[in-house]
Amino acid sequence: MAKPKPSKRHRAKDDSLVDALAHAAFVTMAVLNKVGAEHDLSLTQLRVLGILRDRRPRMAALADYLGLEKSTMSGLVDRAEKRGLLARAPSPGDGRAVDVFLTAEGARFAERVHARVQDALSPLTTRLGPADQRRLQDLLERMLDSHET
Amino acid sequence: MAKPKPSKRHRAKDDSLVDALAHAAFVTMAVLNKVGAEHDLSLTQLRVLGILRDRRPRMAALADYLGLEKSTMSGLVDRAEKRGLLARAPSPGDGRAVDVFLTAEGARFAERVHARVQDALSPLTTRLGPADQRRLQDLLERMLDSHET
DNA sequence: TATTGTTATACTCTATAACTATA
DNA sequence: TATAGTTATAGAGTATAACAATA
Repeated sequence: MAKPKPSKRHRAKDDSLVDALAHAAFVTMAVLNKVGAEHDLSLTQLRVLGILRDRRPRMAALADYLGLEKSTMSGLVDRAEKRGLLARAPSPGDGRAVDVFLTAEGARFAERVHARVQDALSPLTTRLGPADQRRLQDLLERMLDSHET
Repeated sequence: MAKPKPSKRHRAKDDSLVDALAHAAFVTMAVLNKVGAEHDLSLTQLRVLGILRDRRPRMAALADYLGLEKSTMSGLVDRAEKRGLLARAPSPGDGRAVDVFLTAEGARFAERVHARVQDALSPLTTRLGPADQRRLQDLLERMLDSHET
């Protein structure tokens, strides 16, 4: 009973907000993917760097945040560590835990990449006028608000 | 000199439109990924099915559309074909080309998955009121407009 | 010669399962 | 016993390079 059925949707290409949202997500991801590739980073590695810009989580917290298994996390951190972008250290409070953080080089690299992401994404957003940009940001933030991820 | 520096951005979590956009993209992708996983589909396979819902492209066109190498496309199509979701057929006009299309089963499956995507994404969008939903859709569409991808 | 697609190869990403060390 | 992390293994996704068939 509850759900008011979508009635007769005529199945155009992008006829709903969720389709527009999915489309926007794919386009955005394509850009992020490209920027990542320019720096030899997968989307996941890009994200790891972004997270580590202002955090120093344990392996488990990082895996949780990314929605990945801890074993997957080990591999990701291994490879990035091998490149000198981040490092591991025993966690102070817990003898089992391992903290992850950017190296000095990794931090510089992460800032460079972040700047490139901004630049690469801006052609998209600047298609809108300043007022619309504010509106869009506001709507997106309200939509994501309290959707902790 | 050139770039008007962002002045004193205090580096909050999401303080710019591009960050909000990237965040929205990651959240959306996480949902799509989850729906895909429920059906044993990667994000890419999910997308392939979505594209094939109303198209019958050649391998090369499909690869182009997804931004992948043709060899990658071969593997993706191989696996989906093995599952009976899609099929290949020689392209009428060109003896070298191969058309790809959904099987009857694949088409049913694709519709089911699409419905699930709508459902899974709607909790996000319905956080906004109806008027805001229309505004957001409009802004996204205008942003993506003429950005063929 | 150029284009379409496949195959071979290699590496990253990912999960599951088994393991070690600490709590 | 339960938790944090690593290692081993296997499969999907991806690109590059070499190839066959057609244009």
